[in-house]
Amino acid sequence: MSERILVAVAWPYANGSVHIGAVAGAYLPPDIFARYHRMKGNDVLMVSGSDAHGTPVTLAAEERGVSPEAFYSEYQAEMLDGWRRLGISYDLFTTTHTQNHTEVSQDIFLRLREQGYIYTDTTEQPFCENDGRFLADRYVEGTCPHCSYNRARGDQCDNCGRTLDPQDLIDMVCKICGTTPVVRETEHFFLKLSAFEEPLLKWVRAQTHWKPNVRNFTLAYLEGGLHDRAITRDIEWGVPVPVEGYEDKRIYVWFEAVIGYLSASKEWAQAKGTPERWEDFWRKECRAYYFMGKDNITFHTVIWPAMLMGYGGLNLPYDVPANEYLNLEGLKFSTSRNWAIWLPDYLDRYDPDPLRYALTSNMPETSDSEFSWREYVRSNNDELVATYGNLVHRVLTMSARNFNGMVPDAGELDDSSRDLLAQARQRFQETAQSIEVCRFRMALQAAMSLAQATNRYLDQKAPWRQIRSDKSAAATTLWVSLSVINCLKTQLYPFLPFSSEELHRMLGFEGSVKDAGWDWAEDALKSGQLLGEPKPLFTKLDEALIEAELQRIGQEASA
RNA sequence: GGCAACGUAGCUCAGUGGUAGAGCGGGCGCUUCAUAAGCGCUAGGUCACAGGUUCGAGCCCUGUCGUUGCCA
Repeated sequence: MSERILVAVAWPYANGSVHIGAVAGAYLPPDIFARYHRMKGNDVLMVSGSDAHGTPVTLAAEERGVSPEAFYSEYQAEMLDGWRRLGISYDLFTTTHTQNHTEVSQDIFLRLREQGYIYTDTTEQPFCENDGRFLADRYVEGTCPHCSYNRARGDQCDNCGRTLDPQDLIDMVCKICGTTPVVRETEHFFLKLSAFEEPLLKWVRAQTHWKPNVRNFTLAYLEGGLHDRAITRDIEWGVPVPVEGYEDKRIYVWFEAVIGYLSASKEWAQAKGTPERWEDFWRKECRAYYFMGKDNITFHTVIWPAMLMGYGGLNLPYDVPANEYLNLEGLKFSTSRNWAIWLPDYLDRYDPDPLRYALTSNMPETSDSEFSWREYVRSNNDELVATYGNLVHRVLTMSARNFNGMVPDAGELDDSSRDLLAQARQRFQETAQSIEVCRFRMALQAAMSLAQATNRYLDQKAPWRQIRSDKSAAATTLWVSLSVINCLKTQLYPFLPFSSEELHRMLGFEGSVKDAGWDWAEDALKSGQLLGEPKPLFTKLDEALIEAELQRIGQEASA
């Protein structure tokens, strides 16, 4: 029976490139999940987009002297290219800067207002008389009252890490012109989060299938009490407030960006020529999974669910499998210090599957984890190449040379052959079960264990000797091995889509693995099937690259 | 400052009360079909530290130190 699965992926800010830490935490897991479910024949919709609004974008655009539109679309294009090259298989990766998203956001805003969940109130904000505009938090700088750092931002001090209000800053100045802003009253809309405290607590307590970290963290947050929050700002870039008299205000990003999941679903349905299809995923029975890094948890377990509850008639998240963080060579990823491996840069020089492998086998599922180039080279050479790639290569070349490039006859299976095939079935199911509960590391491990078992089987059977003494026994050994490799092809497809497609062709199949279904039968590979020319699936990497790559990290990008 | 999570073999990480695990790396050996790949054996840990609960604790509780995240 087919199930409906919404795969909702966190929206990256369109103010810079994506780094591989975010890939490991937020973008690769949903892709593995979606690929598996599609293969299984489930009805999957995987959506995301770039968050084009927000002050980080306008600020970066102004610093470079380009319009916010030009700025975000550059990164939008770069991200799309990155997803394609890494094989992140969105059904739609859009952006918040579309007419559709504006309409959907305004609809939610108005409906929540109608229901009494949005009200107006007056606050004080810094106003620059020179530029004639209100200054968002990041547009003011000053001295931090805690640590005296003289370039603290209005929302946070980069030196001591404390969050601030602009008014806290000593000697506050406008970041655009350098003059001293005044404080002015301004009217804004507030989301009545407090009204959702009890319903949310009740709902989250019932989500016992969530990761303990996610659930406990959310419960602690809710038990601390929910405060109403301002959801509009006096800025020009963003979704306009759809209320007369407030045309020069914009809906604040944290309210508007999460709506992207819904607006992207509608855009996707529209583009497919089936405008009502989004309802399958939002109004009918459907499990919605939201993938992200741990810094985004409350937006998806508190704020977005509150908005959905207030709106009514839309599905709440089923699971929020947030990941922890990936660190790089012992330190946190840092955009400002260029302590990062940028996805486009990686893809310019290396293959996608080895990165997908390295990031999955060490995914920060339960705690922060570590990426190092040494580990990357090691996992590529000692696991991907040696255990899996070499297994495929040795079996295919033996078949090619001794059996005219065809799948040999199965013949009589002995106990150890039947054992291995039974193991394949079991490991195959283990991978499926682990993916379904978002334990991707364990899922990959099950597949690799099967590859190891097959290497052991080959060693024990020694078909290179059987060929001389008993050719039909060698045929059986290779038939069994090929059959298991055919299993691995499917089993590893969610993790290593590119090499699985190659292997599919090398095994003599037409078409694509992804259309072959999540399924394996011992005899799916027929005796006599003509095999493709065997080529190594993965390339061994020179250890010298470790030192070279370490040199690159942290250096100023020199265009 | 408040709250929470984490601290397990050289490295990267599993392990939510019952005789410490995996992969890789190290050492020894076997094999030679394969990208000098494969397979077996082996060494290596007072499970951060100090208390406590329990017949029994890496796992539960308290405190300390360290790291990280969230909040103020």
